[in-house]
Amino acid sequence: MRLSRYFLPILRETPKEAEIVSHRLMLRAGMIRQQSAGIYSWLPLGQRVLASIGRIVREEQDRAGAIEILMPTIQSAELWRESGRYEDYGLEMLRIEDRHEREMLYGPTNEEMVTEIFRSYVRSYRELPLNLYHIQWKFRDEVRPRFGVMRGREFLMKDAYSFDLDQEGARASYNRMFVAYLRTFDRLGLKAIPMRAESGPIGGDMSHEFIILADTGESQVFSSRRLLDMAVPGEDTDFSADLSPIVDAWTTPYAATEEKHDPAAFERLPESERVSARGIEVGHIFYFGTKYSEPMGAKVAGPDGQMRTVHMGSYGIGVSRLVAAVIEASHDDAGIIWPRNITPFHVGLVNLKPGDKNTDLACETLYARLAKAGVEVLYDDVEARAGAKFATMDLIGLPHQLIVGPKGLERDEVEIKNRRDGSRQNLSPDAAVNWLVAEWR
RNA sequence: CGGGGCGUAGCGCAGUCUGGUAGCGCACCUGCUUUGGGAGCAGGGGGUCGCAAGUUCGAAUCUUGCCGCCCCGACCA
Repeated sequence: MRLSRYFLPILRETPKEAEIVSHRLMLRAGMIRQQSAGIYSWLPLGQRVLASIGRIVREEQDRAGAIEILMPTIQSAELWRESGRYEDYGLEMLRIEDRHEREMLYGPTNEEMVTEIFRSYVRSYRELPLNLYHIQWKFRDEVRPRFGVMRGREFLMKDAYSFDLDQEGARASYNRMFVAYLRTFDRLGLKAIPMRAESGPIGGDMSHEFIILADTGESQVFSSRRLLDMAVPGEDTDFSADLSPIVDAWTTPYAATEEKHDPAAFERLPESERVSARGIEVGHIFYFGTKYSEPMGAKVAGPDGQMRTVHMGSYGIGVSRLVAAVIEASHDDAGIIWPRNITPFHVGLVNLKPGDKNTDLACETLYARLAKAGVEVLYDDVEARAGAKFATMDLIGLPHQLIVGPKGLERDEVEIKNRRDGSRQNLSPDAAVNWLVAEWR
């Protein structure tokens, strides 16, 4: 992509409403535009990151056996009356009336709707386990939206819903999502720690929040250091096998948010193993048994021919929130530092002197060769001063900058700068292409 | 929803107290010079001063009402 043809509205100054670093950087890097309190447009750079995160979430959901669907944003109030939540949900639910004065709502979540789908079609335990998910915009009319997309009113969320014959089956479904989450956050370049969470009316131990550590996190968390160094289950994980050993390993070391914190237990950890930090919740999984299937009549025939109410769980990942969470966890004074799997472009190609024949030719050649090799390049071909170009590249945080100017070219050299550690290497243009292609293949 | 604050050009702000017909920096456009870490000079474009009513010869400025946005708290993916 040529910068001269792209839409990247960089702000040099920080809009005053932005309080936390991710919000500031997202506005400055031209990723989002606020349209109303807690409601944002996603501009090209932001949209690319959002799409990348969605892709990784999808791949890991699919790998774990969940099946993608797409449910609407607007729902009928009737469904929610069945579960009793239409009255319970309160002012956070955005209620709408259509032209026929039918009561509608902008969905804050989809348990009722997915249960309606399930009960309409599934009759037998033989069709279980079933896990349906979608990635869709949700709306919760927060009293006070803040921190940009970290806590907006409209947000993109992956929510999965599992259906099993009994609690034992539900536990296996829960474990599959647990492992999928470990893998998802790892691929996003994040250290996510599963922490025991409030489990609602059902009780038990099947509710975890996945928390990433970031200085600007919203809540205080306490954890064993061991969880930070634990190996994440690999791509070859067999999701049809019993995953409880993995889940057990990840839930044994101490980890709790402030609400569930047990200071005494935490103190028993060796001093060097205690981590007390700020955290951001990026995922939440829980089992809720028959809370919706019972009132809504989601039943299947068991092996004995008797009808049984299915056991359900739901599993959320805040996709749009993750964009901000990643930035909170990965930035410096100059700007964003994208993890390689979700970066909007792989390489920023900087032409230091557009209009100079040699420099233009060298850049065009590099751009074409990298594109041909499948490396995604944002080519800064606009006329601006070197300093401004460097500042922009650092701000938008692409992992590698390929810097090309007349001085270097005289020595047949271009420069590759690593955004994360600031290291630089001077290479011939050929060697630079080879190096970047090897890096991004 | 309680408490606090802010709406003046795309962004950051001054002007409001004490009414006189709108300004600064950045960004944008033109030209010249400059050119490896946010250049300089000169010229230029852009604003129903959040909206509405009122007071006044005259309102960004005073009065009233409304709307929007932000921060702290309670609440939450």
